Amino acid sequence: MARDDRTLPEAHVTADDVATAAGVSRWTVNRAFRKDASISARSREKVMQAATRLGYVPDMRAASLASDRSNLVALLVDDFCNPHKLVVLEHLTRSLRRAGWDTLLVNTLDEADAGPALLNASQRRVDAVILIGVQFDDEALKTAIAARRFRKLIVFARFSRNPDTINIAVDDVAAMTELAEYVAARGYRRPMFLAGPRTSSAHLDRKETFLAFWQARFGTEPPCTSVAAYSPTLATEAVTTALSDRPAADLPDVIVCENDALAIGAMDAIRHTLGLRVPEDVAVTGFDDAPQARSVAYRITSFTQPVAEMADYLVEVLDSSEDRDFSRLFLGQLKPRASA
Amino acid sequence: MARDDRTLPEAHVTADDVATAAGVSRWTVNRAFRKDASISARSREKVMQAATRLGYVPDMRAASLASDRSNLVALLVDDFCNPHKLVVLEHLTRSLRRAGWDTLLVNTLDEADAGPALLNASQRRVDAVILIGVQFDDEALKTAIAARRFRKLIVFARFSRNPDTINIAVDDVAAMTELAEYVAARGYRRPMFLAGPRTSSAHLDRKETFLAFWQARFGTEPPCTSVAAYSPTLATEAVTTALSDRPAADLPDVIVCENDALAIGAMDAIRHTLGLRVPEDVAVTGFDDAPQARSVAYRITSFTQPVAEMADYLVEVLDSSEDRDFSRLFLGQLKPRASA
DNA sequence: TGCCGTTTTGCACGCGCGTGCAACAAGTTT
DNA sequence: AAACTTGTTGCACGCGCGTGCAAAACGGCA
Repeated sequence: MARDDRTLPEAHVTADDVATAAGVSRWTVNRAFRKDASISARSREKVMQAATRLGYVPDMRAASLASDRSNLVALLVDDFCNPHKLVVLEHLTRSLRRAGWDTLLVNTLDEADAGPALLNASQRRVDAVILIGVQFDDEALKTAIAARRFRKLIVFARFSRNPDTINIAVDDVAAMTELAEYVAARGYRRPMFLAGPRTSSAHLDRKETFLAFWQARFGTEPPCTSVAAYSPTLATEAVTTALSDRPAADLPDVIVCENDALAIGAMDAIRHTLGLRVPEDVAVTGFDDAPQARSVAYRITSFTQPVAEMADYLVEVLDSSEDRDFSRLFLGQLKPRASA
Repeated sequence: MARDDRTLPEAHVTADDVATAAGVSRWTVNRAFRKDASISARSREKVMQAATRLGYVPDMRAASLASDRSNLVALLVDDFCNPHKLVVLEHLTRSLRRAGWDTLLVNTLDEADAGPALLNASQRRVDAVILIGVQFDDEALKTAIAARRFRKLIVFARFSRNPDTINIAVDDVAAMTELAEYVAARGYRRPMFLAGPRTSSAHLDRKETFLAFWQARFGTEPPCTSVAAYSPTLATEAVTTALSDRPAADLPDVIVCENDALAIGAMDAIRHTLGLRVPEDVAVTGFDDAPQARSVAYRITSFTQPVAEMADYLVEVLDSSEDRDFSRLFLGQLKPRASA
């Protein structure tokens, strides 16, 4: 690391140093760094000059300690297989940062780690926790909520029935109904549903909606397969296992997948391990409109989530000091493509 | 949010509360929460019981403020297109969290944002900054280093010639030489190189190495194309543009890509927009051994980076208090697959 | 029991900033 | 020009914990 000890910035420049340099009091210095402070343009200018000259930036730890607002949110993630997660991360961190929020990325290491991860976040006194994942068991959430450990607990892009939680997600029922209508309208009659892990707290209603729709429309219950994670690889294995050695007449004519991660894996299985064609032999639908789903290699019929809009709304929720239920469902858009 | 005001945990349980509840002093309480503290098993037990009963966890802000160690690192990321980044994020956050480090995920919004992002991190008084991306211009780094704003500045999975920076990466020269040897040994003679964005600070030596190798071996300079980001979509477009309308004899026989993100896009272009076969018409190689590259749909000849190992080493570096150059190059492994 | 060496515990002080209010300066009205 | 309003600045105190040291408790041995 830098070793020339003659340089000026003595690592820890405090507001006091800037104050004496600018000929004002320490409080004026800190005021200069807050946008809503009552300070004259002239002294702010003086302060800012001295600050940049000395290389001073206010210490958020101390600010947070004194004000009891950390401007920090924790993002708990447990699912790094799903490529769509990268899109979500990008949008969230972008919107948050633009609005002045910092993001703590917490990897929920395994199922037993949800509680410790939550505790970890609370040690940093984050202003809110955002859950983006599947394996948050209700117990851990309940204790966290009961202990009033977080001001806001947000479940993003999934749905939680927990009343103490703020849900920001796409309306799965509306979305999946539209998608099911599409599948039916295209003449598919032997669907198979490919689902991800089943969880209690952070849920998706896609499977239930599709099955209910099909039951109501055609009076039959489509077969389902599920995998332990939203991983294309696992999906490939699952579909291969489920469909190999079946006579063509016995194959589903469409695989409806809970999201694109699974749809990608399913298509890989159909095309590369089963040697069939999409959509001629078996069609596929997904959800999320992930970048890969849009690529020329897949062209998956999918459903967009307005992630950018959802992320902006999340920031609104964070900035608001009202005490009401901020939960909100968004509407996505069906994206018909070549896969179905 | 929870509204039943009769519950006990009054949001802010402090060590003093626990102290009176446990019948010890506040200092004993805080000692109980540090693993290397001198405290009797009995009083730690007492403290811990009282703490869990009251729902107390130490406040890291205050701890950090007093001790001048935040146990926080900032992860600056500017490239969310490359699916491999998710793998890197998973390994880093996992290793860091296991070792007790928290991670600040900072989205470097655009090229001009590198400086502000660095400042942002320094306001949180992070113990180290980890750079995972491309567009960190040298100026921003230089000022940050000059201001001694960070104890450690780590460039992960890329190489920086800046002497004040700790580089943890794969030995690109060794790796690309091995890959080039492989390509040559397989009989390819008309390679094209597909590169990502060129940057000054956080660099990759893959292109230079490949070109130098080919020059030395065959005396010719292979053509190059480059794209503005490690995005499969951009790679597809670039390859399509570069190769369409070419007679078959004029096509490259292999496209050597700087990483798998580009290789995936290249394969998509070859197969789906140019209507050719991989590897029969044009072969492809990648780098990173991303999950998709391993999938049955691609089977890309690639090169692993020992990301888990690199992440663990990173933690070692963070934990060390020595003051030396921790830079280290790792060796990866060639993964020959069907694409070349 | 009494003495000594070894844990274990308690404490004053400071980390850097925000809060709320009081003091002050500048600008406005009659 | 005096009284007032508005805008600006200074300050005591506290946020919750770590540091280093001094006081107290403990355990073993004679």
